[in-house]
Amino acid sequence: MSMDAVFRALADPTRRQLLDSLHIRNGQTLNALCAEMDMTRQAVTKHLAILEEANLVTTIRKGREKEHYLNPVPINEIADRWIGKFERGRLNALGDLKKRLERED
Amino acid sequence: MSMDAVFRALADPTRRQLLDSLHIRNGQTLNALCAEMDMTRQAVTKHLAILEEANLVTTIRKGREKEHYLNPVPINEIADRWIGKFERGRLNALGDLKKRLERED
DNA sequence: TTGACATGCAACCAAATGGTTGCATATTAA
DNA sequence: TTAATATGCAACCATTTGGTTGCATGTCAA
Repeated sequence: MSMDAVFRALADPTRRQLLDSLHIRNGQTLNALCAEMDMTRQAVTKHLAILEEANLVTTIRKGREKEHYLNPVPINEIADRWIGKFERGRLNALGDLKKRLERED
Repeated sequence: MSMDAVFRALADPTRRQLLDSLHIRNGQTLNALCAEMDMTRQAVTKHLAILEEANLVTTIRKGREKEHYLNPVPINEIADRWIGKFERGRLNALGDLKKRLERED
């Protein structure tokens, strides 16, 4: 669950597409995911392995099929712990919201 | 300014370290940045070129020196347009804030 | 039971990546 | 002017990456 693994996993467009696909329909089997990708099943398998390594995807074996589930936690962690540092407008806007709430309370 | 270039630029720990360094002290020269990195100047130059390509770093030539400035905009765009899709708790919390504000107004 | 189907494993390959060294160019300062 | 300093360019190299093909294994259904 190293942050580096997450960044490297997200670097490839095919893997981001796989995450998108799981975001739309969670729990897809390997075959279902392959149907959308323009490459061999083995290539997709490798990409999914990298996503699993980064803990972005979890799998459950159901009989002869393997279901894939999206885990958004590492993405959230990156957003909070790393990207947050570089944000300006967005964080300021949230800070303004909080200040207004504090006055409200 | 393609999103893919930004993701690939962020995939390398050395490049994230360079962004960190510029976040701490903006406008550093190439030599200053190299001093912190455990590799040759030419290697750092290549990393900075990739960051420039992704529009994460902007440079200004000052005489024989080259100053490097962090541009957080692409990181914000990734946070807004891509990571936001996968966020759960964080976005919900922000949504709650907004709803409370709407009641307030 | 046997054939079809879903997945796993491994070898192989081309291209990209991250680094090096060597030398060239441009600017500042003595 | 000349020497030191800051950066640029290019060739080269090892390793990683993203993909392939071929075959093996496991499970469901007829």
